[in-house]
Amino acid sequence: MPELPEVETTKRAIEPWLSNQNIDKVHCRQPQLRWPIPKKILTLKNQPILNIGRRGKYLWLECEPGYILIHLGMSGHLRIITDKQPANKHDHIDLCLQNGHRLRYHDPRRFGSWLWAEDLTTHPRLQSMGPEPLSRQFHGKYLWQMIQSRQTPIKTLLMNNQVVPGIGNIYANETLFLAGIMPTRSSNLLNLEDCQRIVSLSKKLLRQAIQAGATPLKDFRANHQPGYFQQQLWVYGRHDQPCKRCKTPLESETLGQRRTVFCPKCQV
DNA sequence: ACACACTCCTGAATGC
DNA sequence: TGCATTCAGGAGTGTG
Repeated sequence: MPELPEVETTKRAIEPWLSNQNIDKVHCRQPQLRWPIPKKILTLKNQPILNIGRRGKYLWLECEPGYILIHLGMSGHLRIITDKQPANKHDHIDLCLQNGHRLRYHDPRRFGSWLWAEDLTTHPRLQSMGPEPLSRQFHGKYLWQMIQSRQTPIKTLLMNNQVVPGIGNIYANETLFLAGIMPTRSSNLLNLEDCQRIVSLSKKLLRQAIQAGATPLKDFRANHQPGYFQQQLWVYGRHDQPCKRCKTPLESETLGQRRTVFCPKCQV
């Protein structure tokens, strides 16, 4: 599933192809993604794309009347193609440009979404989001203040978009392993120093993944992705295998409906 | 306000 | 070999 680094990588890859180009039309083969695609998007015509950005795991394309918000869900991805390339199964949307290129959205599981926002700051999906994980606003003291009065497991709060958006299951597991903190630990039992460690490690992991051109992904491996990042994973997807630090078999349990993997010895 | 279960969907993995 | 079942997972929604 695309996590923040994949979304950022996608953004950087498509940006030069889209920016200042005109949308000719939007061609939709499957309007039912997570939510129906807004009519406003389907009827866009002769609109220049003014800007492209990312907030959490949402990508946005700025047009004059508003913004297209794209979330890749679990299995979505975007690529630039030419007019001639025939659509395959699960190629749900083409954003057709006047220069003959298209932004094609492919999403087998249809957990993704295309939304319309007149204003980014007040859009309900974005306005309650916490600070960007790679920004200065996400710091140890902030995290500590956000979680100190809560009894939810720390991993659940790390994955809560209102605390910080963009840290998904992979990075939550990996960060907490490196921080030596049990994912199940009640958030109010963390001190400031724990929070500082978590913040700095999560930033480091996200930056590394962006640098590497983003992650692994079961769903993408079929797509000839080498899965190079997978070899660097400490715990995610490795339950019952030996911890890379102490050789103790990694354990797993479900936390907030998510697979959670940890080392019972290295994490406390 | 918080905590947590439920929901959408399909491909891959597993079981028989 | 093939069919059926299970699982994974982001994040919005609903319930207590």
